[in-house]
Amino acid sequence: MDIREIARRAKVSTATVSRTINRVPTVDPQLAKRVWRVVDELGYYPNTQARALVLGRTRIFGLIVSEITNPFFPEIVQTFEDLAVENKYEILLTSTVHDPKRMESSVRRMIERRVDGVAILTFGMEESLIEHLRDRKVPLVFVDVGPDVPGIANIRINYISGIRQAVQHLAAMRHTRIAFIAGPEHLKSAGARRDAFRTSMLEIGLSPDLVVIGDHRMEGGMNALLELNKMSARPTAVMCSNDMTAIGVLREAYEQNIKIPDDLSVVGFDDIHLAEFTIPPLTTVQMSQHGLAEIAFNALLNEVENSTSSREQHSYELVTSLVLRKSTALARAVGSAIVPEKSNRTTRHRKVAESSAR
Amino acid sequence: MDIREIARRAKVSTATVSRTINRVPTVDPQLAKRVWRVVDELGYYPNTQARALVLGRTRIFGLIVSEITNPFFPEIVQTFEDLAVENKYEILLTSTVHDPKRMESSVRRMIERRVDGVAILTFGMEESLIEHLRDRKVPLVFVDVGPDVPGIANIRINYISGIRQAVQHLAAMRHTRIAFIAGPEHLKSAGARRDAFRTSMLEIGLSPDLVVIGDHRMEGGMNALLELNKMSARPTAVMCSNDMTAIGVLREAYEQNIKIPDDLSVVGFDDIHLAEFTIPPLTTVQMSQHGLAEIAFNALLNEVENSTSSREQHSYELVTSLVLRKSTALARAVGSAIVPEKSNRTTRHRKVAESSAR
DNA sequence: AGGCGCTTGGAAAACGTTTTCCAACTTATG
DNA sequence: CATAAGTTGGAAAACGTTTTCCAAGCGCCT
Repeated sequence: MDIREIARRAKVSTATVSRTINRVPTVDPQLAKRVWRVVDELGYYPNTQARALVLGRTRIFGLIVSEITNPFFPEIVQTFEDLAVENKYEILLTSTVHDPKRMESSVRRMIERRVDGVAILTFGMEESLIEHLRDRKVPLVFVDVGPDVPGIANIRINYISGIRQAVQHLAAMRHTRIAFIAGPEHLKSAGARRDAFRTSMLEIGLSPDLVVIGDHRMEGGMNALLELNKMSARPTAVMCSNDMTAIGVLREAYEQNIKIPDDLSVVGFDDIHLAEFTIPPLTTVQMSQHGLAEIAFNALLNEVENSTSSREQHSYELVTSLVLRKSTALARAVGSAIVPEKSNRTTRHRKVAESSAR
Repeated sequence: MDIREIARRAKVSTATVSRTINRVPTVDPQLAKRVWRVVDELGYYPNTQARALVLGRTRIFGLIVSEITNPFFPEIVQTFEDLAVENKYEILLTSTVHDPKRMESSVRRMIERRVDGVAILTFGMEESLIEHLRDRKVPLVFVDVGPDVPGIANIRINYISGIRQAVQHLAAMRHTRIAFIAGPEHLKSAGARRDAFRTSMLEIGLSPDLVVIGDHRMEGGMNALLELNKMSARPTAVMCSNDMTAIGVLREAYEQNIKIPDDLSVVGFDDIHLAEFTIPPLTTVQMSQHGLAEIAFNALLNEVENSTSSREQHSYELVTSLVLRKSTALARAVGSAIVPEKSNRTTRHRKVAESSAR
C-alpha cells in the first residue's frame, strides 16, 4: 500500500496526497478530508525510507553510550527517547561496551543509516573515529571531551561545584583522612573527577593522595575498599568516582562488618535513581541524567533545525551538587571523647535534600 | 558521494560496484580490487534507505520494552544489540512507560520505519495495537501473552519451576507464614507469578493467602513491607514478584530496623545483576535476561530469514530456577528453643549457588 | 577457421516518496 | 463581457540503490 494507492482511491494525484499528509495549506479542505478518509481507512503510513531518500534527512539521531547496563545510562536513554518522540525523531542506540571494535562499528552504523546527528555520551572515544563523522558534516554533541570547532557542541560538566561541596561536607564532619576511589585511568571524565577531588582537598589543606583506582563498577568498589583496609592509616571517609563504585563499597563493608556511616562515611557521584535505595541511602553528588540528556538532545536539534545559528552557542554547562542522604556521619574522634561511640544514625541527617531530578 | 561516484572513479558501471560490494562471485577479482580501493579511499558506505527501498527489507528489528529504567531491561537490550550487530541488524527501541499513548506511538513508529520484525517484551500490551502489526504481516515475538497463530512466536516462561523451588526452600527453613508481594494487577506476567506462588504453596499444604499488591518498583516493595508489618500474624518470609520489589523490602526493613535474614527472609524474582550486590545479597529466582533476549532475537531472525519454516517451532520455553544467596535464613522458632536466637548470619549460607548468567 | 556457450559488464527499470514546474480553473476587475 | 491574477491539481524528475535483461568478448570444440 503506497501513496499511489491512496491517490487512486481518493481520485487525486499523488502530489495532492503528499501535500495533504504534509499539511500544505493550499490544498482544498474538502479534498483533504477525502484523502484523510482513505488514509485512515487503509491505515496508511508513509514510508520513511523513501521520504528520507528525497528529503536528505532521516530524522534519526544516533546515541552512543558506554554501556547500557550501567544504571547511569537508562535514565538518559529514556529522556532522550521522550524528546525524540516529541519531536518526531527516532534514536539509533549503540553501546560501545568499552570495546574499540564496537566503537568503530557504532560509528559505521551511524553513517550507514545516515543519522542527522550523534550524541556521544561515552566518556572517552577514539579521536580517529570521530573524524569519519566530522568529514560527513554530521552534527555532533560531546560531553566533556570534544574539540572546539563549529558543528560540534560540547557539554561541559562542572565537576568541581559538587565535589567541593562533598569534600567540605566531609571535612565539616571532622574527617581528615578522606580517600578517593577513582575511575578507569583512561577515561577523561574519571580524570576530571579525580582532579576536582584533588583541588577541593588542597583548597582546605588536606592531603589528596589517598587514592585507589576502581573501574566504575561495583566490583571495583569492593576491591578498592579491601585495598583501603590494608592501609596502616585507614581513611574515615571515602569519596567515589561514581555511584556504582559506592554501591560496591557499601556491599564490601557489609561483608567486612564495617558499619556505614558510623565506621566509614561514603559519598558517591552521579545520583542514579538507585542511590536513594541503597543501604544506607547514599549521599552523593548529583549530575542530572535528565538534564544531560535534555541538553544533548536540544543541542542536536538546534544544530539540525536552524543551521543558521551554527556559530552561536556551542558550549553548554551542567552543574553538579551534593545531595545529602545517610551514608555520611561525624568522624569517630580517635582517642578523644568528644563524639559518643554509638549514636542514633537513623535520625542524624533528617534534613535530607531529596533529589529533585526527573 | 554515491554509488555512481564510485563507478565513475573506478571506471565501471554502478551495477558492477553494487555487485562488488555485495560480493557477487561473478565479478572479476582484478576489477573488484579496483572498486574496493576507490570505496575505501572515499570512505563510501551504501545508503541503507535506498537499499531498503528496493530490497523491501530494512534490517531493523523493533524492540518494545516496558521501561528501560527498570534494571531488568538494560541487560536484554544489550544482548539484543550484541546479536543485532552480529547479524547486521539495527534496533528500534521504544519504551512504553506503561502509558497507552506511548504504546500506540511505539507501534506506529515501528510501522513507519518498516521494521522487519518486533519483539514485544512488555509484560502486557493492548491487543488492538498488535492488530496493526499483524495486518502488515510483521513477524512478532511475545513473551507469555500472545495468540497462537502463525507468524507470531511465543516465549513461555516456566514460572513454576523456580517459584516452587523458592517456596520449598523457605518451607524447608521452617517458614510457614510466607507472604507474597505481587506485581501490578493488570500485568499478565505478574498474575502468572502469583498463580505459581499459589500453586506451590497449596502443594505443600500452606496457606497462599498472605498476599499484598506491589507495583514492581522499589517504592511498592517498601509500602508492601509496611503493610505486612501491620498484620497481627506477621509473615516470617516474603517472596516478591520481582527483584525491584525485594530491594524495596530490604530498604524498608533497614529503615524499620528489621534484620534480614534473621527477622525476615526475602526472596526476589528475575535475578537482575544488582541482586548480587544488595545488602544482604538477594536470594532470588533467576529468569535469564540474556536467555530471554537471545530466544526473542533468534525467533525473529528465524522468522525473517527462512520464512519457509514459518510453521515449525513457534513456542519457546524459558525455565526459571532458584539461586541462593544470603537473604533467607531459618525461621525463628517462636516460643521454642530449637533455634538459637542469634546466629552468625554471614556464615550460614556458604554453599551459595552463584548466578551463572552474565 | 568458424560457431557456440560462457563469462563479464552496462543500460534501464523499479522501489515510494517529495517537489518543481506548468496547466486549468475560479474569481475579481476594468 | 473579456482579461488578469490567483488558486488548485497533475505530470514528471529526483533521491541512491538493486536487479533484470542484454550485448560484447572470450576460449573451446569440431
